[in-house]
Amino acid sequence: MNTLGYACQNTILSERPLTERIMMSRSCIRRTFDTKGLDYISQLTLLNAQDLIKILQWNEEHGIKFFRLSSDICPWASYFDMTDMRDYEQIHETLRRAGAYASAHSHRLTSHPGQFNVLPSPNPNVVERCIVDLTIHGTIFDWMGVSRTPYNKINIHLGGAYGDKQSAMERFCKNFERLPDSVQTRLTVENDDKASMYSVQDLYDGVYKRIGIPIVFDYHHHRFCPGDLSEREALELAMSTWPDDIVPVVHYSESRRDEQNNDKLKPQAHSDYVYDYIDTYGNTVDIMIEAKRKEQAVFRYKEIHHG
DNA sequence: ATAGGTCAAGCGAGG
DNA sequence: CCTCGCTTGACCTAT
Repeated sequence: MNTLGYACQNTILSERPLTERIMMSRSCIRRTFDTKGLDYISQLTLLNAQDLIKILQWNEEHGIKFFRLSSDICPWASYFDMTDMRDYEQIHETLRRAGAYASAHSHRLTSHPGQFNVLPSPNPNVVERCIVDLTIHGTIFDWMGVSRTPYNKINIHLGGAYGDKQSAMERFCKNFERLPDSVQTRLTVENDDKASMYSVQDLYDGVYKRIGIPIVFDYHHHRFCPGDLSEREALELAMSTWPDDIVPVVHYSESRRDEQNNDKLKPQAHSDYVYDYIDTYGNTVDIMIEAKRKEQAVFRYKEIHHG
């Protein structure tokens, strides 16, 4: 059986009453950041880091060993130096303990920085902010002491095509060289969910062949942007880009439109649960389930398919 | 405690 | 031009 994981948030723990709530994505809006300042961010970050350990413990108790970190552990981090937070020492130590717990119990931790990270952008400011944000992800993984390999991936989309994918991929590969080692060693790219964007084959030819970083295969996205490859071919081409000693990650989700039987919903929107059998064609992969009901979707999948 | 409006960032699709 | 959808909705104010 392939390992199943979920992303960022645990519905059971985050839907508890406020005082008992456990979540790692406490954030705030700009206005609050401006009025309450860095000390408030520091408090939120410490709570998020402490809750990360609780979530990992919960995962261990429930047989889940694959989890994606929220990118909101430290809100607004691109606007200051994380070491300037009042609770920095305690935050760093808490994250170190979270990473040690994950390592001790063989939990795989990954990340997926937001859609605003567009490394091939023609706008230098966008590229600058992207480098800053990715670096934060690399730094947090370093603090946690997890591997500088795609086992602990920092996964992104290219984010823009600008009507010329080839040029955009060249800029991506060029800007990749500007990333710190903490990011370069962990970075992966994912196929897109629009026909005009990047298929697995595009990423293989335009990114993997040039800079050698692995491709994360997303089953759902592939339906919208298959190129000339079947599902199996795309999966196996993506798998071939991973180092031999690291199990590749794939993403799996289903369409909310089908689940809710509502034509008004976009087909790309994610369902609450996933129902179909995930065919890996006999390959071993770690499967990140992207569904609104998070860990409950993992449990239900295992029930349906006797995983 | 909850309902409803609001909220940093990029991009492309659809209306 | 506007809204949605994406990586993970969560925050904030009024009631």
